[in-house]
Amino acid sequence: MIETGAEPESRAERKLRTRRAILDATLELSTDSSLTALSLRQVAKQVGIVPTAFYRHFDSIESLGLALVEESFDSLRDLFRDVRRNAQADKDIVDGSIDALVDHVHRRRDHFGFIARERVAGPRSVREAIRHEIELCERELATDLALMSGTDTWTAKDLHVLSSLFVTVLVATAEQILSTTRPEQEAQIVATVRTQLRMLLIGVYQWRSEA
Amino acid sequence: MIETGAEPESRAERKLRTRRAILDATLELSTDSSLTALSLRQVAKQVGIVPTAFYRHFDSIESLGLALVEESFDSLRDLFRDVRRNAQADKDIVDGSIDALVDHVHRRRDHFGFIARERVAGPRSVREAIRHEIELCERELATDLALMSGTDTWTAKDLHVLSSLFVTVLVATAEQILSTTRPEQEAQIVATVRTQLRMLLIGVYQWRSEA
DNA sequence: CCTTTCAGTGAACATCTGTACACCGACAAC
DNA sequence: GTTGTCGGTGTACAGATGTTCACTGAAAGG
Repeated sequence: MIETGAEPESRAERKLRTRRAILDATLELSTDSSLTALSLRQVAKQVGIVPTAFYRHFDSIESLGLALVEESFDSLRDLFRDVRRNAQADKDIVDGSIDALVDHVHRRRDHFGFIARERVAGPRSVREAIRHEIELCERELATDLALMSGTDTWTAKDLHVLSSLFVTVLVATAEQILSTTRPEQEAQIVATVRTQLRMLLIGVYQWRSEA
Repeated sequence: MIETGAEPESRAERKLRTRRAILDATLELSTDSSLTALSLRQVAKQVGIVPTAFYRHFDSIESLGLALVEESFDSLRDLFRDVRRNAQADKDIVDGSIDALVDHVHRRRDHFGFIARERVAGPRSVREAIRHEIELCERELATDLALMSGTDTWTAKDLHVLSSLFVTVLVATAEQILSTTRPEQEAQIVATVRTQLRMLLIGVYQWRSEA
């Protein structure tokens, strides 16, 4: 027998592993369509467990979805962290942000795709959870923007408005990248959003908040 | 017997009527979830026909979806027409466009919601059809933008880039309006996008295309 | 060692799914 | 007035669905 490094594995570890398998299977099975079109039995079959075993981990597809929302937004927060890091380095803020975006979307295609889909087509509670998380992201970005040069005279409201616009463009760009597999088309998308952000930044540098 | 104005109605008219009923039922049933989670039998029940009768009009939910894409984009083109009309009138271009957007989203909540959902979560062919239609909208808007003052020196590419950004913001705004029913929250959304477009327009007026 | 815990099993259920088929009856065409 | 067309009906079937229940067997805890 070849030692495959199969650890003894405690019961808790096993449970965690099938939980992971369920999450992964769900992400894979919902790459087209949506959570609402996904059956508990499909997931179970993909994982290799019997349907009823599903209930040991989640009590419905919906609560499974909520778990995936949390997980997916961890990925998105990673992206934010990298954008911030690029901004603090010498990198151009537009190029640095886009690089980080493209990189993270490639790395966690499943998570970003999940958010894009369930944001509009998922179960109500999932949609609301995503909406809430995005709201948090916008707030977080707004506080970052406040530290940018040129925004010292801005009102808090305007900062949030701008932040929300950035997030909108970010989400839309992620969706577009996800919808293609051809590299030259992706390059096109990236070039487009690059120009868009530059156009926008010109406006931002000239903006003066009204009292 | 009360004369209810029931016309004799030819066979073709009858057929068209149930076809309409199927389309309407589908829009209503898919307001949450998505086409992919919708069964032929649900639609048939909602319409009040037997499941097999469905096949007299469409040969699958998917082809039904394609019909709804066409119909929904008629609504969207109506919106574009109104935006153009407002722009030609004395109205402020930002306020005029937003007014038209809000108005049309309210009037055809079903169509805009359908596009928003199926764009990312529908069957592949439906997603592609929507992507294609949006592409056409962007091109159409780009030619309009070319007539705007200040864009005479712009390259065709930059015009399309800007057009695409406008459409992105438009779609995102429509999605937000759709996701709320509270009027004060909608007012908030409208105020936000208003500011966003004004920020963007400042950039646009200063933009000079590179050779 | 003995007992408890508990992730996973397997059979059973009522219900829903898409689709095939033969059929009907009112309108249309001749 | 006869015939054909064609929306819509009703039955039927094989398969998928969520959920129930009693179960097993190995790890955990005493």
